[in-house]
Amino acid sequence: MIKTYKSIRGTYDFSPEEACQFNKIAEKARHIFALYGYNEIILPFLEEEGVFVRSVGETTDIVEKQIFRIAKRNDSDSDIVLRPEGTAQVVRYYLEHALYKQSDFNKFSYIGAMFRGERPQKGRLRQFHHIGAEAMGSDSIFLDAEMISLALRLLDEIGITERKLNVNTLGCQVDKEKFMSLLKKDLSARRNELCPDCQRRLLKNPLRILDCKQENCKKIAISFCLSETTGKTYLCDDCNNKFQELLKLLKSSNIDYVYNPCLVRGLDYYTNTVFEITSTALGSQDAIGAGGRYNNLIKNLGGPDIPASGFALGVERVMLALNKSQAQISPDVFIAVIGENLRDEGFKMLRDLRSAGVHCDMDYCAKSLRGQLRYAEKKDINFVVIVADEEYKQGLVILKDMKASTQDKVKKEDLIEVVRGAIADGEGAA
RNA sequence: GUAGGUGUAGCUCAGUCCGGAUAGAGCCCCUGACUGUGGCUCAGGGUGUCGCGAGUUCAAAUCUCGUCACCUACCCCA
Repeated sequence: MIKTYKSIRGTYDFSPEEACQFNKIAEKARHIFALYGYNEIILPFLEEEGVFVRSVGETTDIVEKQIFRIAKRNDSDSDIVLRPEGTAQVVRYYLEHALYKQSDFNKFSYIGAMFRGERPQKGRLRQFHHIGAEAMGSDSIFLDAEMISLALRLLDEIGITERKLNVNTLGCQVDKEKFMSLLKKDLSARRNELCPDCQRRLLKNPLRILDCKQENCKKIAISFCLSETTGKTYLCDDCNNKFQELLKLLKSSNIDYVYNPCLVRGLDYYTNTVFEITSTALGSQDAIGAGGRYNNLIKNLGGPDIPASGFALGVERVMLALNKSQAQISPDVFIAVIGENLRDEGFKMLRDLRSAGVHCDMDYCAKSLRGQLRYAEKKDINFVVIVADEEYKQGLVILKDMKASTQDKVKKEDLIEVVRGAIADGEGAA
């Protein structure tokens, strides 16, 4: 028995229709990125492990459990991994080429596959795609507002209207640490009321307690957040003022947002503004896009102290939320041939029509005329050129309009012009 | 890593509880009726490791155990 193969767990095959949808999303994203001044870069799938350990955070699951490592070719090789996310990699690129020396402000966008060894479920794959943007060199709230409005604009353009925007601020590094220690102190006292997962988080990553899904933990988290944020006990004046200004700016830009004091991000590098866009069309993996400010990341990866902000959309999640089946792309013209002896004439016509830019195809399976017409019908092809012996002797072919159920005899040499005219008429009518 | 659910034709599924002879349906696809014309109709067209492996039994898709895969949720995150 010969072994048969299946796709690797957590990978996904895009069908022609899905690939078409994917490409349309990418095309729209590129258009909007250009409009907003973000230049696309294409970076490798492979990256040195340290890039992510020192940015995303050693204790995050992404680094601790989900990294795909590539086998070393020899002992002197560094630890190579498949990239689990884009931001840290873009920063590596930015630093390696010392782009801050050429310009004090840089904007980049990227579209590409990311890899995480998670357990697959709805909206969660091991190989998936991010569409992202990063901007380095500004601490302005106008940049944060641009990031948020850019992410929303992309979703608008793609056609996702059912969505919710959550925003919050973690404060600068000092504030964030202060907040975490307050959180730790407060919740340690109520440790027994927390779920086992949260008891673990308390030691490892206390911020994550704030978005636990257990009802009881949620209540505790909310009451803590409200008391801390209303009292502003952790946020310094500068961070607080900036965040209030950002909210005002969002409001004046007519962006609907929900201020969610419990919103945190799982990656260590985030500071200050964080945001997340969710869709109810998904399952429990409902974030279709997220991002925020990462003012310490560039410094932590060995660069100068430069502030930055960014976000990413999950393409597969966006496609799930869109839930729109994409029509197949069908040719405009099909060439049906009666009898094998005219097949090479049909093939020549096919070539000439294609040279003239007409989207067309023919039968490769020696089907009967009936079979060929059935095929054209199934593929939703509007025009069929029938090459038949009797007419061909007189220098004619039959052009059949499948929608109108009419047909005319056309001179061979006029075929291209007539076909073009017919297609143009069809498009005009539609 | 944890929990629950599901694995039967290319697809969607019935049959499993309560074991019984060649394992079914719909969809899709192909052929023909129509020797040169699609859609409608009708008639044909299936060698399916019943996920895999053991066990129980005269007999297993059906019962037991193991195992693998997928789905959903936890977790994590886009």
